[in-house]
Amino acid sequence: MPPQYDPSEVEPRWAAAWLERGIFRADPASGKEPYCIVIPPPNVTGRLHVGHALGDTLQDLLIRRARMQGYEALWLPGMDHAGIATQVVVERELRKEGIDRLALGRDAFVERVWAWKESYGGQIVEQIKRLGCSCDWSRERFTMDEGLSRAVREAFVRWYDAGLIYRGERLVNWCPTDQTGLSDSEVVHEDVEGELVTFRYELSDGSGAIAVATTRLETMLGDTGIAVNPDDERYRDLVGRTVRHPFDGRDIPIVADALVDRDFGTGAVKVTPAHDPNDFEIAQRTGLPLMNIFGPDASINEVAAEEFYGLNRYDARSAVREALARLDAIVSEERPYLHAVGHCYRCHSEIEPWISGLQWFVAVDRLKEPAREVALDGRLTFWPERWTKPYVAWMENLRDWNISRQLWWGHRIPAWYCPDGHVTVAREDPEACATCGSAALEQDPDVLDTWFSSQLWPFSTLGWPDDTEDLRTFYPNAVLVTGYEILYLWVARMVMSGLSLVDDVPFRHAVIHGLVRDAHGRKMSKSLGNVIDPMEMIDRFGADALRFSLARAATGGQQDIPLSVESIEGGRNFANKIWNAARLIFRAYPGGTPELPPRERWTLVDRWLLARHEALLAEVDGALDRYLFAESAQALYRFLWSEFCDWGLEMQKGRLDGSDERDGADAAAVLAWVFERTLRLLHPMMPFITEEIWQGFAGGGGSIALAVWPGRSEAHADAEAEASFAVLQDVITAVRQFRSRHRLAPTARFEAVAGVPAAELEAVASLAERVERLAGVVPFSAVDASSERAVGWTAVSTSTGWVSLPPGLFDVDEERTRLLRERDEASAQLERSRAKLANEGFRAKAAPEVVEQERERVERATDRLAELDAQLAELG
RNA sequence: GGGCGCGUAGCUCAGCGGGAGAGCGCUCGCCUCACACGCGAGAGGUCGCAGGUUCAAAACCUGCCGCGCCCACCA
Repeated sequence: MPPQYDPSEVEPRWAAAWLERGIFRADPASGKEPYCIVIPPPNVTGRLHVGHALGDTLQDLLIRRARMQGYEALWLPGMDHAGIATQVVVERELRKEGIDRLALGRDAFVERVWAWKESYGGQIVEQIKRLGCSCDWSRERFTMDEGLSRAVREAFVRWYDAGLIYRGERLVNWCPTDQTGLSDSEVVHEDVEGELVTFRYELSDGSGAIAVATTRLETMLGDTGIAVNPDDERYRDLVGRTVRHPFDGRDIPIVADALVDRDFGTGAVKVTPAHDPNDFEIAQRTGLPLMNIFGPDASINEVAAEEFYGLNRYDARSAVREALARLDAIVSEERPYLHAVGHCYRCHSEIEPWISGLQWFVAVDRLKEPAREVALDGRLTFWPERWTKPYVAWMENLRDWNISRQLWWGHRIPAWYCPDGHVTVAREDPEACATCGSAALEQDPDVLDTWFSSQLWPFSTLGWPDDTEDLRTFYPNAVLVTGYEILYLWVARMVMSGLSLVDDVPFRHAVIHGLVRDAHGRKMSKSLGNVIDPMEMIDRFGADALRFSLARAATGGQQDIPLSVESIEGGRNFANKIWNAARLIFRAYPGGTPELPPRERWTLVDRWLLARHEALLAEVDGALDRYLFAESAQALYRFLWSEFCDWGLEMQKGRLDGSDERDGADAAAVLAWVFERTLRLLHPMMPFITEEIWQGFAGGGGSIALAVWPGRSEAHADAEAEASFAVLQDVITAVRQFRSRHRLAPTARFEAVAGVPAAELEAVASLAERVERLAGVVPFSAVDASSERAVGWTAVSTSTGWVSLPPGLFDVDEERTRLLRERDEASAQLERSRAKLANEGFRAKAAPEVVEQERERVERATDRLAELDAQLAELG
């Protein structure tokens, strides 16, 4: 074993070996309790970014642990066809070849997308493997594959038959750049600096005017009404009359509607039913006509007044303002006026509320209530719990969901139309119209929103709608791990569809993690230059290092997760530390499955190691059961580095090198036993290095991935050993501090006598050789702390006694100054504790053990004060 | 307009009723026979501010101040 761990040699080897051996293949017939996670399918166009790396690390951690715990663990991988994203990528490719999508035609285009998918798509799969993820690749799925396409049709038809899917001409969120409708969740609202313009409409009969305010002046070209609040006295007389449109001379009516806020602006609002959701509603109630003045690219069409034809929305806005100014119709302009504007989640264009012909919708009324309930009655729980509330609130306010997209890449809507306008919705492509039998059918040109197929993911991947063994075994999934950014887009919809179509929650626990940000909490972006590429990090530091640093950063408390190259470097250092601990152990340990020596041969160090390891087990399990990844990482790090290596290995070394062969073998066996079990605990987080080292403990092959998760053993808890060990640590640390304080060379050797509690004398004496070595004191001896100290020597305190050192080693004045400072601290402590005990309320109301603790403090502080006085006297 | 989260060491964060912790950074000393990707020792914090509850508050309550995020049809 070389002194430096080389992940680039180890990791690819194991990644390949695991797959070759097929050890992550799940067997629904095993009879074991199932534990299933389906991966949030990355886009087929995607490459692994740190967000994936985080989510995949956490999932792998859970699935590997479950597998070791004896569950039939299935981590089902796959990819999403990602409608718009993929279509855009392929369109760009075509454009490079000078080919236009429309000229190519639909079928040829879709073929090209498939071809692209086969050759370039799915790079991310290889990257996920490189991360060490223990997915069952034999079950890999794609949202557009045959089975999932069948699931999509089944879901569509069932919901259609149940009246949960309908077609209607509604206002949709239209992206003029991507030229498709979007669901509400795909619209990102952002505050934009606009202006609020108030202008006048003249009454048709010339008897006056009414003023209205708007941030979207150009839409006045499509105004078909003015609305006022029915209770607004100011305008009561105007309701029913008309105003004249200044540009095309139309007369448009003034109507009353309760939606209008009397206190906003002038209390009168222009109504553009075809381009504003509120106005659309008002028009529905009051019978105002729709007037669509935009084309699909949001430029003014010929429906509007002639002088504005062809202008884009923004130019039209200025043009209308100028035209109104010329008519002297502008009352006021307020700017900048901050207001929220919807943007496309993909291309960031401003969304246009637009009537784009007939669109398909999911009626959510009957879906959302069950989905809300399961979060309240505990059938579905969120981790951390605080996500429950936003989820429930979102469900309550959910509105019908537009599922048709005007794209070519995706699941085509399974609806066909005959020349008479009958609609046939079917699982299989129909030969004839279901209503009139006409064979002249045309399929709806639109495709489904990709979230429509991904909402089925937790069960469609398991074989639904067939009643497969996988589905029966692995549904509901145990847990879903994903980022909060798709809580509504994806998580909420899976719950609705799972409950509706499979009659159960899709997963029992939803673990919601934050966004990975840079070291200072800023979003990673190309323009900031702070993007961390996980593949580069794997190349430089290893996948284990990346995984560990991600897990350690994934705290439950804060919303987002800061990541720095330095922290990944820290993960690498940790791996190296573990590697070297293994090197040391295997110098003394012959290999094979470790077995503890009989209890009567356990030394103090053995007992301490076993007790500390026992505590670690409880910590790791306690943390992981609550999805506190950072806490478990921290516990493992602290144990391995600060306890096992710093003290366990150092204290055990004497026995390993000692003359007693059997004792040496015992020491090695205990180290090996504890280390091997710790490797198992660490394996889900750092699979590669633990596997590589663990081979030394495996009697002939096998994989740590299939080893048993360590169980608790109360027999190893040992408070007595921990107390004795603490005395030793204190003695050694006291001498080290003394040495450092007085700048004594690390190589300088001097005598030392430790005063320890009588009960610990034997324990300390048994490890005198180690104290000599670790503290650099020769010879070292221990006496009862109440013993007289050698005249002329001086002492330093430990928490349970003292260490006495020969004269002439150090600067007396400096030591005195230090002692005086410590004396001040001790007496202040004594004062505080005494005051507390003097407080009647404290003695009466505080818990008895707390009072007792305070009494002990007084005792200790008193002793310490006496000890310090003695030491000061010794100094002279 | 509603909601959520966060202000603790120089930085990033744990702690969430009984005497403040970690990693990184910093200082000092060490190539000590597993590891310099390391070892040993340190410095550094009126726990955002103000009230309140309590014998006891970094933690619980209220109000401010400051940051971040989500939701929302005031044109």
